[in-house]
Amino acid sequence: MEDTPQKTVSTPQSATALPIQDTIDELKQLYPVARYDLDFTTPLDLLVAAQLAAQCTDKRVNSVTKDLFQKYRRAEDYVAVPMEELAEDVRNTGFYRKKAKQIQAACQYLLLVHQGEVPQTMEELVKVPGVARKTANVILGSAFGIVDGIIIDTHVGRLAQRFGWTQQSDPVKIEQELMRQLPREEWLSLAHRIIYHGRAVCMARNPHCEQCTLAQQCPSSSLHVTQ
DNA sequence: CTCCCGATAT
DNA sequence: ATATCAGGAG
Repeated sequence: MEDTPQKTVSTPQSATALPIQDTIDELKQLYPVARYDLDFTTPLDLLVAAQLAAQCTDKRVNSVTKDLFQKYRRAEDYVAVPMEELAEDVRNTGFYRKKAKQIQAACQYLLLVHQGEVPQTMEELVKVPGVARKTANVILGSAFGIVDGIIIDTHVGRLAQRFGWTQQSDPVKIEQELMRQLPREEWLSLAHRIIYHGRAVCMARNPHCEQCTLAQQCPSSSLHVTQ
């Protein structure tokens, strides 16, 4: 009886999950254009941008890569400079030493195994240092037009849980569950739209349920607080 | 699980 | 002040 009303929406309050097809339709109306917001021209650009995007907004990544991609055009260029120099060039994306090392390790690997090219399969991509399934899905989908999985980043994971689509927290398990529930032609665009919604409305700390058009159906919405 | 790490929102 | 940000490795 001394139940303090749940402020957090990290856990669904009702048992009914938000129907996936309804959500897809609603998100299509909300965000007609679904695309990735990282700037790039080559697959290598996107690989580097995606690695820089760890714990960093796309906006800041783009501000860094604007100059970066003019200075470094091929895998050879990234390994030709001292790590400290590359670290300085990516500094304000955070984690800059680790990212510099990771980018050089990735380029070293690409030169050794793939003649400096970015491979076009999930199997090969996840062998590249610093590339796991999330980054691989981004590269495959946006650079090569290949859809082999679903991008599970912090937004997709969080919203999938709030929508009641999954109880899992491991991104690989969330991806498997969503792949089972969604037609393949929706995989790429839905992830992009969920990311838009996660950034603009259903934010990690302060979800704006009152301005969310999915709130009525959403099991985690703070609007239908069950006394 | 921890670490990497600066910029920004709250 | 501090939580969070289009993660991944050890």
